[in-house]
Amino acid sequence: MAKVDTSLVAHLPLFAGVTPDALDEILREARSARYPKNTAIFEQGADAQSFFLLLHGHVRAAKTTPTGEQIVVRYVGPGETFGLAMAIGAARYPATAMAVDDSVVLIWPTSAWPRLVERFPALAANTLQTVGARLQESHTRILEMSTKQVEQRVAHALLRLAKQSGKKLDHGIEIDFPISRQDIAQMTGTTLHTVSRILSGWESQGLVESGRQRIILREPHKIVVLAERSADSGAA
Amino acid sequence: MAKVDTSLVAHLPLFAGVTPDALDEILREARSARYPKNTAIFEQGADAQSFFLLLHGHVRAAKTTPTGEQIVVRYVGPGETFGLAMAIGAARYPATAMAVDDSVVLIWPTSAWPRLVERFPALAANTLQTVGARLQESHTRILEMSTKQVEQRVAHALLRLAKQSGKKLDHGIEIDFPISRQDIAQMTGTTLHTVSRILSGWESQGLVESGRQRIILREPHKIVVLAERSADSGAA
DNA sequence: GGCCCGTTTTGCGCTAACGCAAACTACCTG
DNA sequence: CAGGTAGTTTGCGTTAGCGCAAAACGGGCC
Repeated sequence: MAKVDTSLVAHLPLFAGVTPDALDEILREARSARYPKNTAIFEQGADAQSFFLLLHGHVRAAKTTPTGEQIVVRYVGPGETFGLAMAIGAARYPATAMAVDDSVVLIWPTSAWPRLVERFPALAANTLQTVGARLQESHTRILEMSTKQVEQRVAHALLRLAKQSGKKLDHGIEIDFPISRQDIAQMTGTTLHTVSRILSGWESQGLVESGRQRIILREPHKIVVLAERSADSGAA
Repeated sequence: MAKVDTSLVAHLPLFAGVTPDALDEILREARSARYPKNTAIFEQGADAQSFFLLLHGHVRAAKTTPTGEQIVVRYVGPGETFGLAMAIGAARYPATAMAVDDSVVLIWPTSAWPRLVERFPALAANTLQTVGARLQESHTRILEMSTKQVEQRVAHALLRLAKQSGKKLDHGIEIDFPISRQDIAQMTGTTLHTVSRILSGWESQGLVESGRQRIILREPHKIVVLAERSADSGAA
């Protein structure tokens, strides 16, 4: 069904230690789909009928409170899995996934997971590594939220985005998918107003260049310095 | 070596789907140890030479910043695993584990993990579920820190502790291990001063009764109400 | 090309919570 | 039983960042 060249995905961590034949078999169970920019892939609370591997594009995973506030759990980049509710034994998706760019994904039915894991135990081990790494990041984020000021958290968030999805420019790094002030606020536990103020400040110091859903780090090194320092003033 | 009765641990999620014989074999690789109250089991940054299953007692996992600030990652209760650095592919422990009560643990050498997983794939699947659940909790915590006020976060934290380690009393629930204001502050991203003020307030309203490293929820239901509400005054 | 809508910017007042400091208390130790 | 230590309480001044409001901007669409 899915005409995905195995060579495109064979190198992914998810398939480490999986033979080409096995990979073929795994891919035969998947179908692929395209989600245009700003379309939902699944909604928080919906039946977890599928799990996903992102091939192209970028996906935002966000969690919503009963009262409507949102946080961005993470941005998913090409080669990463998402919607792994079944791996944690949940019947429903704990977050909403939305394509922030035109995106292409591989989709497996959740029901295929137990069988796949039984035939290819490496899948479980690899997924465990991935989920473990995410848990780590999550703890780091909590640590930051507990101990750092907003400006430093924003600096960290941008550096992380630049690292995982940065496009190298002649002078600087551009985050290569559309991201708003609001999104950054939801990643750092603050408001879009505060993020806007911070970025404006940085822009006037030449650290960044930014516009509508677009951010370029012009002085990544100086932003690293900002991210590290504990708490002194920053007036020029 | 370890004379642990398999029946004591057979029912744990970690060993779901593992036959008694297999369990025997797994336990043969472990040794047990006792850690008195307030002793470190491992330190953040140390070589991850072992992983652990808590049999009795309570263990606090905490993460420290370069500048010395700490957060409590979680409290480990009997039957739970901890120190699973190898599962996430880390060579060093990402946090410090400390016995908050006299505790008894099973200890496996990290080096045994790959072999165990190969022989008993259910271990990987079960661990994946556990780690996934922790990731979930972690995201919930981030959501709370981003959207709720300190008083509500403290309420949630206490309710969670009461649920997982609460001792039912005639009238109320006691958290059955020593926990300080500072610990609660480190779970909720605030300061011990603020926690102290909040608990004092609650105490004068009869919601809790507390003392030195000791907390009893006298009106759990009212605390649930506090935890839920979004933001209005609470003066009597 | 002009209109409309979502995003961003900025000003201003407010307050929840921090940070410091000091007093108090309970428990443990010798 | 006295002294010391670790944990807790409380007061008070300060402030980082929120929340509201309004204006400016930019891009896409008809």
